[in-house]
Amino acid sequence: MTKRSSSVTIRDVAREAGVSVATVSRFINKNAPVSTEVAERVQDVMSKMRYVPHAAARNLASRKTRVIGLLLNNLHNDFFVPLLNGVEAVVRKKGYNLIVATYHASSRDHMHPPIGPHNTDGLLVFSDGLMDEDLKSLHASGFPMVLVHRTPPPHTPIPSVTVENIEVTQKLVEHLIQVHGKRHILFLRGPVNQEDSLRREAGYRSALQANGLSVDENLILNGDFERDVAYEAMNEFLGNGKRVAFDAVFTGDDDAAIGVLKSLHEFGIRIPEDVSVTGFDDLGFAPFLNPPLTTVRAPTEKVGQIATERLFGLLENNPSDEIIILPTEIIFRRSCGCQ
Amino acid sequence: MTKRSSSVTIRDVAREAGVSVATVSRFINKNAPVSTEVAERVQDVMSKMRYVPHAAARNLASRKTRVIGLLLNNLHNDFFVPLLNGVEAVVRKKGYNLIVATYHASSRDHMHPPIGPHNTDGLLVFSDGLMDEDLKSLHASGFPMVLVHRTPPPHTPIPSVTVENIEVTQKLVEHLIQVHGKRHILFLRGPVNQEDSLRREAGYRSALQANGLSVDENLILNGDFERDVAYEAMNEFLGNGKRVAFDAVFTGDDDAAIGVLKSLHEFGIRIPEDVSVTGFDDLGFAPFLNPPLTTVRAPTEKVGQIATERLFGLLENNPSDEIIILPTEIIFRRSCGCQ
DNA sequence: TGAAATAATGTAAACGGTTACAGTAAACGG
DNA sequence: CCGTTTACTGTAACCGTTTACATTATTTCA
Repeated sequence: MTKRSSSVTIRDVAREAGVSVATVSRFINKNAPVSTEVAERVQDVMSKMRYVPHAAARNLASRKTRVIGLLLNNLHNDFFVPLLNGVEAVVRKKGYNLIVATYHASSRDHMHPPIGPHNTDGLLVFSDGLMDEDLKSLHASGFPMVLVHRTPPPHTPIPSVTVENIEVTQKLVEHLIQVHGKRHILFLRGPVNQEDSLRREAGYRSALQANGLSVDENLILNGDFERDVAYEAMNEFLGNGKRVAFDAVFTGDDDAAIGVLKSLHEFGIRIPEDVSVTGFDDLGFAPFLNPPLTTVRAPTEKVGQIATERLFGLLENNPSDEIIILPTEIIFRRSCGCQ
Repeated sequence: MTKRSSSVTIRDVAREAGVSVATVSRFINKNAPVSTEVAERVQDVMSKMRYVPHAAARNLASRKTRVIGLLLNNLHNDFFVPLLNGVEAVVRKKGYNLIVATYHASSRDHMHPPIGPHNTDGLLVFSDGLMDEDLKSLHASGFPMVLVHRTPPPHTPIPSVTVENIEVTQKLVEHLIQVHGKRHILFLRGPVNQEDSLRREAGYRSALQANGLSVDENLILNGDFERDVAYEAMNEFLGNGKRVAFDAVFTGDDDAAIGVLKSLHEFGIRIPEDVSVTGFDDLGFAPFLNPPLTTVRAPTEKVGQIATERLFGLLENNPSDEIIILPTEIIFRRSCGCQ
């Protein structure tokens, strides 16, 4: 039933068109002249026989796959829609295919990465699954990679595209302190060791310190940048008898912010009257949450697009090793107390 | 620079381990017995040399890719996050890879589908780019496919997974009519000819008729199931001097609902006091929109999961040709006027 | 105990393309 | 007008695996 149908090969086409396989190949790849007469005949035969070149054979012979890979920790965030969009648009325009795979640090024990030099021409890495050492050796072997929301290891000039985290977070937290008089700001981390999360935490800490507030480690929770995890984390925090007083929550991202809103709602805490809430990313729904979410606008689709373009740059021998940091800006809405 | 590094092949491993390539292959694929002594040696050599089998060569020789494809119209909707999640989880568990590609009806002119028998072992089809005739011939050739949110062509038993649209929409619209006394309900279509959209429209029409209301074609707009398109469509409608009176909007999906909310807000229309709004899908943010969105809960992640499992069923020769329709339910929130 | 099954391994032919090399005919250039 | 390029085509090696077939050694079992 599901046996592969013996499909038509380049040899069938060649025979039918009365030419050699090399000529057919040349016609397909347009990498050598073919007389118009022959071209027509081959084209006809190809359509008639519904010939489609077998990818594996091409890949093997040409040593390229025309596939690029996107490696993520997971897909548990609406954030990935704009990212994927940016990536996919470029990939499609180039006539390539896109493999989306997940791999994270704890996958590392059971298996090696699902994508890499063996099945792609290059990788967009947005994952902590590949450690710095992995990146180094891949890069040393000349494998094209672009890092997304991640900094290359020392002395390893892998191009990288990310967004500005620290300063904008600092400003946002200062806004909470200075404009809204908040003193006990809870920070909801993303995945431990994820760079955005670390940077946002750095911005958070430095804003507190710059304003003479001490950092209460009890006010830093793990939210994993996931709606459900954030919800649980807040629930646990709020349900805990010895909970610390707080008057604001800086959630690491918009998706987690939804979990936070949910939890706060359920505990009868009013936003922003009792507690301010802010996010990060400015996903499409952010202006329409209740209350509208104060957040940081991050050009995520652009990140995907630029990263992918740079990856193709590598494939086409236009190397570049810059670290591109796209600007972000705070969008003030009601959830912090503004308006 | 980006030249492929001459990587280590199965022959290198075989030589180093003092066995034949066949033995190495057998060890890798566990498809024939290998003495424990040899197995160990091969394993050692493989790790030491960091050998990773070359995918294209495997694919060519074995005539399978261990890749499945997901074909979408586009990625412009948060809806795809749960779908992708459901799909990816199963794909990963099976040790396969996932190619995500977009292709829609109007792509059809320039190019043929980016994924198919030539580069995948099977396809999840959620796209109008492959027409019924394409599906028929692919199916006839024995190529494994599962349709997602789409019904197979007549006499073509391709498995299909979707959600219940018509009845639930009918109930939802009747709710607007009977409970909230709405008489002029605007319907925002999805992509023309998209099945969910057609079904929802059918449910909409039959609810109106069943309640003695006539369908005003001026109250049916095209929203494409996209936030921005929906926004523009509503803007145009509202900005139009000869606009028809309306007291409710049934947007085809939650993402478009955001666009509708935005537009209505900007025109100073209050929800639900002036106009009720409802969505479809119950995406994660729906309960936290302002106002909380009355919508239809669709088990989208489950759809992805089941569809993918069925596709693997096909690959493993457990055919099935049912059309699975997962149940949906209305979630009443404030945007329709409830609560 | 001898025939038959099984375990473990090797040899070499695919798989379906690309491309280096070679050759012929026509066009070009001085 | 002849040597040199250029346009076009074919032959066949090669890409790195899998696997059918063959072979030998070892078990199994009536």
